[in-house]
Amino acid sequence: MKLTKEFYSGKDVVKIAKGLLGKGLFTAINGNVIGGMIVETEAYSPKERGSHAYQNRMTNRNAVMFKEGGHAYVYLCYGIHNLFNVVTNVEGKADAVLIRALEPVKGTQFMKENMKTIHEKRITSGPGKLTKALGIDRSHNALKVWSADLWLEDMNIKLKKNEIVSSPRVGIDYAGEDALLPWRFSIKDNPWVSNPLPKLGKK
DNA sequence: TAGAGGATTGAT
DNA sequence: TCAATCCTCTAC
Repeated sequence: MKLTKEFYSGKDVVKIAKGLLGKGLFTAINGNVIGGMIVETEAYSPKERGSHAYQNRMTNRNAVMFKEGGHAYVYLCYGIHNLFNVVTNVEGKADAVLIRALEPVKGTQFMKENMKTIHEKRITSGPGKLTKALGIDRSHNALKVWSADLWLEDMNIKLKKNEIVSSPRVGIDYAGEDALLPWRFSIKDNPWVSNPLPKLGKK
């Protein structure tokens, strides 16, 4: 069953980031359904410097973040990688959850072809990789995440509290103290998590 | 309009 | 440890 607008609206972005663990992310490319279970997420809010929408700064790029919950925010990072976020909260509140890793469920063969690798554990273990494996690019930006070719799904998986690990987010050292917020969430011991042991001591 | 830098990855 | 690579934002 696809997740509906209510799932993304008016809740704390951190709660939604946790709630998305165990949910499914799927795309339909040329009639092939490909996707998997979300095993790693990060929360972003306008209150902290890690976010593109810090202090509610709106630009052409991040305008989608200010829309109501349930929009896809896809942007290009380092000139190479498309990163996929789900916008949450209500219109005007630029909260978003970055999807960082998936456990492949459907269309695994298709993903391997996209990634030109036979190593299943590597095809979706990172935010830039999973978008490539699923064929997500900026043409998906601003789509609703219950669209016909891009959607999130409730897989009826219930995670226990002790199966959810929180840690500091990755790759945002420039955010200063805000980089220390434990807003990265992953499923404990899942082999597809992008960085199994977060570099806590990393400067 | 030029210049700097980034929510990453994979090869060295 | 570092280059790839190009879009986006900021300053002039």
